[in-house]
Amino acid sequence: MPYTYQRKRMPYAVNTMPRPRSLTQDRLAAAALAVIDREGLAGLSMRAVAVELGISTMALYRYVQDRGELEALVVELVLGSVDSTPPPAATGTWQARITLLVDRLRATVGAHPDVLPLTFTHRHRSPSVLRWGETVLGVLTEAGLGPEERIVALRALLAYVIGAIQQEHLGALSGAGTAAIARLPAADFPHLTEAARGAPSLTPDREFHGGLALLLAGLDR
Amino acid sequence: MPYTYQRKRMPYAVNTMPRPRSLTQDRLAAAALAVIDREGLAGLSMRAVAVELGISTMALYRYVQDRGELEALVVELVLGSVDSTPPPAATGTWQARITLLVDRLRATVGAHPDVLPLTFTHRHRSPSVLRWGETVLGVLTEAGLGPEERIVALRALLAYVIGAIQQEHLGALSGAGTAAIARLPAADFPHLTEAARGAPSLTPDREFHGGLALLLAGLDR
DNA sequence: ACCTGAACACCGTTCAAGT
DNA sequence: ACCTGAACACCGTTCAAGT
Repeated sequence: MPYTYQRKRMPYAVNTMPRPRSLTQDRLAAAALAVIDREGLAGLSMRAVAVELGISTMALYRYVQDRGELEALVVELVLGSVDSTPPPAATGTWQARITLLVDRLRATVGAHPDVLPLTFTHRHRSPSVLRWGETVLGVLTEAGLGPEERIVALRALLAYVIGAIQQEHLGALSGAGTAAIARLPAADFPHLTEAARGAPSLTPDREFHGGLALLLAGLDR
Repeated sequence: MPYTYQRKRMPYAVNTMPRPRSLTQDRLAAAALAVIDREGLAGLSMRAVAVELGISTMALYRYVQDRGELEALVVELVLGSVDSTPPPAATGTWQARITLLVDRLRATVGAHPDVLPLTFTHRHRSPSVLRWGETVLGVLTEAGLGPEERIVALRALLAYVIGAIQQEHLGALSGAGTAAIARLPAADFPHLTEAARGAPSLTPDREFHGGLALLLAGLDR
């Protein structure tokens, strides 16, 4: 049954008629993202977003059912900017086109790394990611992959991108973790210590594209 | 300067001498894991762990600096059971040996899927994962990969495993997300809807190994 | 030294009231 | 209809006190 507006008798002044909503879900999401970008994910709270908007905390619940829905809005605000238009054929091989699409997703998430943990839980409902997946599947189909092969490839690409972005922002190869590994006892960890000493020269970009190239090479045989 | 035990004058009965610690970090971790397994990650709190152990909340801070350290202990308790012994040569090709190692890691995490979000932040300090990485690097070296190639391969394998495990437990192909995708307008999402209809027949195991095989095939050329 | 309980500064959310 | 403020049931953690 559709919602019907129920006009009630007003016991108070006429100029206090039902006010129009003063906000939108978009403005909530933008305010929440501003809080996250400024104070980190730990700084996100209903109260902080309310202050950011200059309204009471409880007013947020007019626009959103609970904190989870607000988080989903933030995720969609961030992921929504991903460009899903199919790369032109002039881009080169289908591998080059997939790489371009993957790079766009990586750049989109990389623009707001603090939001990353929220995307784990809310990614699946994002229309933008669905559109992105549709475009990727299109390229894979053109490339001649079979129906099941395509699904495996899309899921593998997503798994790799998710994991790689996470490693990049939570445990970069050039970060403190690698330095700690280099200081491990070489007798117990001969390969790891040797690898850690060479790792800092490997840029995040080359690391990311190196792994992606492996996946694409595997698809090509 | 090393800590020195400072004996103080006791204004009270003699039998109330400094008590030995009644717990260990291991028991804290086990209690926290029990809470998580029973009530989910959201049920984890310092108070809940204290109740589990039958002590006061603040007693936990004798064993752990803060909640973050407790979380790290849980992660290590879970990841610590991963088997890092090098697979025997009889296992077959080096790809088969890597697959076995990756499967062990997947099984270890899969035994306590609710802990997954904690591993994102605390994985890097885990000695068990370091040992696992050392073994993987050993196999890759035997396989004839060059120094930089090995690092890229290890990081790509980790990225894939992290992302795939996450997809498996937070958005399985057979789950509600896929059903929702199947109901999208076919005109806008022709490839995705067609893929979603075929997806449920793809088991998590075949999906996981299919993607892994792509990565390993890419390494073999 | 080890453990406890009260208290503080936070949360998300319910509820009744204000216009 | 839209918004507010008090209140409730939680958090993690500090602190002073108890044995």
